Amino acid sequence: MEESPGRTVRMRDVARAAQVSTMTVSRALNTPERVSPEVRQRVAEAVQAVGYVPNRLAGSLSSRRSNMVGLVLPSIENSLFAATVKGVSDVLRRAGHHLMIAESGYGPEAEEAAIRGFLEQRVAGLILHDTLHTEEAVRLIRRAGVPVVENGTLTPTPLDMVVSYSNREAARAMTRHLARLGYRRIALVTLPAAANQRSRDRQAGYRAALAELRRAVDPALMLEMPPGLASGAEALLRLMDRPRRPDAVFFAGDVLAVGAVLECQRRGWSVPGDVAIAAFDNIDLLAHLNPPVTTLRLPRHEIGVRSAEMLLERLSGRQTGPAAVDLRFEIIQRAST
Amino acid sequence: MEESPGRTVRMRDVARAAQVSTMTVSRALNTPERVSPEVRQRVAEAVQAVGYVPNRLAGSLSSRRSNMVGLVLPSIENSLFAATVKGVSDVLRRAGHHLMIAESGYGPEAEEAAIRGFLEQRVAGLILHDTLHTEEAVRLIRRAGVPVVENGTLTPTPLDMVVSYSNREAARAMTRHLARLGYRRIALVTLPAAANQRSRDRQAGYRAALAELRRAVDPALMLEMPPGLASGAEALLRLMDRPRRPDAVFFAGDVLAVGAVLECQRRGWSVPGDVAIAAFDNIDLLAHLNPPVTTLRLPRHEIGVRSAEMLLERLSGRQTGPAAVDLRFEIIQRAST
DNA sequence: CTGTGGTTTGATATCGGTATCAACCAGACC
DNA sequence: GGTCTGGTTGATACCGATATCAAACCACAG
Repeated sequence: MEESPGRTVRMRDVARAAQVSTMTVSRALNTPERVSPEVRQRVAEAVQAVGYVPNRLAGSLSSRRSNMVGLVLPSIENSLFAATVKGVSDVLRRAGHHLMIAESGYGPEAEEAAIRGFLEQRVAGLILHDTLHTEEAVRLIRRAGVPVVENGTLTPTPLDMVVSYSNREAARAMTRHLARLGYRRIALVTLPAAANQRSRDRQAGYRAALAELRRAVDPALMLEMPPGLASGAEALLRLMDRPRRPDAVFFAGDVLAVGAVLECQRRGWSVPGDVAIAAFDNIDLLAHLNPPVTTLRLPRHEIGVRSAEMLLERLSGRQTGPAAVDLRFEIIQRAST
Repeated sequence: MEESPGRTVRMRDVARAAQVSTMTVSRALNTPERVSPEVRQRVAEAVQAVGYVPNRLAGSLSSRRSNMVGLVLPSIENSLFAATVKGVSDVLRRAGHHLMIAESGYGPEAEEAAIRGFLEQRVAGLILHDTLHTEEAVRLIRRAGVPVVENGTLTPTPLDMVVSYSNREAARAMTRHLARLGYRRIALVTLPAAANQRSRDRQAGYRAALAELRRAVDPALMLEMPPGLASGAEALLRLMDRPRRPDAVFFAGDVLAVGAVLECQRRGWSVPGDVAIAAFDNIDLLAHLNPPVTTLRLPRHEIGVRSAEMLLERLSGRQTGPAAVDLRFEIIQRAST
């Protein structure tokens, strides 16, 4: 008797059933402590009886508040971001907020379109993985006045808030770690740096480490490759083909290191005997490969959690200023180095 | 001069600047062909000048149409779903729609909560990966009257539309494939089947294949394991520890097969010499492992694409009836079997 | 010059809630 | 009793767009 589709149940229907005004229904649902227990009970029953599902569109329009957060990722398919999404999602759900996801495809114009779309939906806040934005995107965000968290790297010029680890420091630490282990010729493979601040930061960290060690940077040992397993294998082969081979390769991107280790298996090369291999991300696979691969433990999940928390805090009006959160990373030494 | 935050720009501001009514602005933006070219131009300029960003909340409320689609996945972290999400996302974006994502955590109650949340936001349609729903969830959907696509498996009793491959047929095909290759004792490892229709369908397919081959099902060769690399390794060890070892193991879930192959590498077991290994999903890693692993090519991306397309078609009012789309899978024979 | 039909535009009500402020009530206090 | 207080409740005006219907306008046929 309550299932026929077609008629949407409005708050006024609940109000009628509970013999109160819509305003009281609204209060009973949103601020129950401001309604007498008896009425609260009547409203709850009426909600059940008529099968009321609140219309957040109307609510948000009227209150000028929204419970949606927009997240823009470079790529939805890249599983590295999954942990961050999960962190964001968990925190938001607990707070009764909802998550919208869009993809920037590694391009600022696509990011701008995504941001515009979110602002049209009047999201309460934005989480952006990229730190490079079009001028128009920045203008849109500024004008909308929504809080924003950037995630990709610890940019010195954040729009608003940043939550990340330092790509530069992480790359620097791993490079120094490899040097400490005795490797003399350490190669670095990154994703194309042109449109990718993260890759640039990692390269900078690598250079800084070598400089501190008073070693020259050999351009022949720095390579940029597209993402992917095959790509990692190819990078390794190219480097090993050089007149003066590296004795260690630091794959600072994606699953490149996995591809390289698998290629070593195929060639029968010993890791780390013939060449040591280090990775940048703690995907579980790295721990199970043969040999297990030295890598960095990055706070992917925590980035999501903290980003969402900071947004929520800002929305609740408690915190005001911009903020930068520098999360810790950690080196996991395994048999591959 | 147009950047000060605080004042939100409304359609009436555009109207004033363009010297027309809000209704004409609305038309110029949504149905430009119904506005004279000259006015259309004036409105476009006014939009630029005042920096107008439409409020979709108001628009959707008024028109009773929405451009948001809700997607509920068992797990956001599981990278298997990424391809589907990508497919959905691409199609929606092109159509000017937006994607909201929530997680059911493999539980119908969590799914119900997610669905309720989406309906409160008045999504235009839903895409659900699970096919098991609470009664209340079904009621909510029915009453809301939104189109729904289910994805997980080809359920015989869909809520509305289904887009999937047949888990049963896929498992059956792979089992027969292994038999054809000459394997006599074929083991099956799945995820826990209790709350997972997909696992049950795969088990059913395996049983059906054996029945057709007039072989008995040996319960000692059927195992249920939680997801994960370590889990796959352990499953393999358990099976190989049995008095009568399997000569082939079909890992019908997640990354179990990867864990198993890596364990074989560690033990120095030859694949497929000591034991053949087959997987269920075409993650690229499987092609690069040593040996490369026989598996199924599943239409993950296409499921997303078709799901979104069917929703959009329904929303545009063209199609009316329920529908089931059975997408093709394919066996990829590699060196591991 | 009038009538007809098609196109372009605007006035107004409405979508389903919330903000705001006023009304009401019981008890405390003078 | 009168006044004040705090706690509940409701009337009403929005929030920012779109649906609907009517008016204005235009060209052209009769």
